[in-house]
Amino acid sequence: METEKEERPLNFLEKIIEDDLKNGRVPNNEIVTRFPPEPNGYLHIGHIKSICINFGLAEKYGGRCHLRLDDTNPAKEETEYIDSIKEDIKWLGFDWGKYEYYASDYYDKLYEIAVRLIKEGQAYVDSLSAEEMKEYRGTLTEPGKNSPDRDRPIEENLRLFEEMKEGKYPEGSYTLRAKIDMASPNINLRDPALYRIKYATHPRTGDKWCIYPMYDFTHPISDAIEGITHSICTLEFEDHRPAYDWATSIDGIEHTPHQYEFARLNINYMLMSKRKLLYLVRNNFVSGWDDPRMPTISGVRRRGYSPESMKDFVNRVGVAKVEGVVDYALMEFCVREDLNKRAKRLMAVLDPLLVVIDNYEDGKTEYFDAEDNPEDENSKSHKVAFSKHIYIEKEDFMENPVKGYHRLYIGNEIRLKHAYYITATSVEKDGEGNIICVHATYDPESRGGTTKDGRKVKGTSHWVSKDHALEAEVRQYDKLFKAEVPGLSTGNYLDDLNPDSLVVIEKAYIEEEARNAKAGDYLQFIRNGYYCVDSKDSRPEHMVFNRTCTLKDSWAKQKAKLGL
RNA sequence: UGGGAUGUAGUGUAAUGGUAACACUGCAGAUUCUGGUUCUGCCUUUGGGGGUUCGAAUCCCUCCAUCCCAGCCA
Repeated sequence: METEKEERPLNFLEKIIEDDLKNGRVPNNEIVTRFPPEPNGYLHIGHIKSICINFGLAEKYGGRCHLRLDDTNPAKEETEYIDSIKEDIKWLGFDWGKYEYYASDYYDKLYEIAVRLIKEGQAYVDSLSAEEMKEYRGTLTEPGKNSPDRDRPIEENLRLFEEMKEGKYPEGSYTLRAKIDMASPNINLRDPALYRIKYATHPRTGDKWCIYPMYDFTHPISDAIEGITHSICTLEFEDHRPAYDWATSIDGIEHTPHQYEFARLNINYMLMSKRKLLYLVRNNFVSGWDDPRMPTISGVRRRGYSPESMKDFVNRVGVAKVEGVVDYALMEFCVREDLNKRAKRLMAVLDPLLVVIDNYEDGKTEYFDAEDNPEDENSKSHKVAFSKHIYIEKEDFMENPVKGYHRLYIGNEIRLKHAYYITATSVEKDGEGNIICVHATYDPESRGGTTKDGRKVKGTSHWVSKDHALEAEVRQYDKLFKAEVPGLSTGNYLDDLNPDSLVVIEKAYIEEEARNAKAGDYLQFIRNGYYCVDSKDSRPEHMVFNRTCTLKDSWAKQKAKLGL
């Protein structure tokens, strides 16, 4: 099979890179990018975009992409997050190989550079409190003013900084600041803090340090040390680019990387803020970072989304500088498109209605061949048991059929998928008028789902044999939020949580073949949706299936139009 | 109201001075042993105003709208 090279116009980053390559601006012609998450939470779909951009660019231009954990704030960072980040990137199918770095790897080097800056009179130790520093910084429209400590003698700065490092001072007492310009219209240049004192145990360096370098100082220098050529980040860092350029032009820093910004990914009905996601986890609105409703990579993985569909999705979204909101529908389209090709078809009845086939021999069992996937010509088939008592979905029978309904009703003939044609003859009701079961007759000539006379039936229902079915738990997941922009109307995103985001069906009936399904398998319950085995809670004796997403349902739309 | 960015169908993304397009959504129909899939068709677009030009989404001016920045977070 030929791998078709998708003809896609270049995005702005690719144009920049090709231009740089063409004009000899790339050392050794090797593009070096990096994906630099802070290990303070789980990666989410927004990160997939960044991962695909950075790893994708390196792949496309024959360069390399580093994984760098930006661990400069030990107060927020944890080893659990580092592990999950690595797992999630691997799941997507990207490999950073030996290029695994940590900002904390550079603490010594960074300290050295800071000392050099002090010696050159480009940095000073400031004793302003956080509040004072804020006052001195000025506002968006007014310039700031110099700290009284700005002209502290170099020797004193050197001594103080050393003592900060030695742990002689409490948190908040001193900072090291760059001497840039307190009157700059860009607030990031108003003598940004380079180091702060923090007594926190770092996941990697433990208690070795009590001063930690800030992002604006660490990131550009880390990029320079690693030989990054194109440092790609999101739009909110545009204002930091001058700070980035300031840092990479410090004397002694040889390599000069450049920063480029793209618009982060937003999807309606979803939240992509680590802070808010953390809140949902900590306050048990979801079962954890990997709750199948979470937009985290571990969440969508457990939900049953495939890495291929996620990559396809961010690819289709594209890369630009316009901040927009992508339709949830596009993501679901990508998921369905991929799953349609690969999901094994099974029959599962989620809301059972008993059908008794009166003219079928009592106690008899027949096995039919069921194709695993009609979209895949190489797909195999499996056996499905049929008997006199079967379940179909309640939805697939109507006592008084509405216009356009072509499923089972008294006198109507439908096909049982893979099996026989049946015609409903009567219903049995309990004392309250609820239908207990439907009686039907089958046509023995229709075995396998077709007849010699070639007559057409409009409806085909899935079904399971009552006595052969596997009983399992099915978790019907839906969007976590019911509003396009959670929190827009009330100001509180919690108000827009979808109360029906998880509906648990304690006892669903699934054809026996489902017993062989494992976590990671992609399944389709015919006419119900795409499903997977829950990777955490499913047990052989009590299987749990997650709904990945529904199938498109044009009948539901039609019903809605009819006001049903 | 300082600075930085961004405005192209409902949504996202192309077209860089030469016929405004692709995908998703929506709608209509055909096909179908999944009311799925597949196929066909339709709908709708350059924020406003001015200018340059034979010709402007593209260049210039101006207005408007939206987003980001005042952490010792990243």
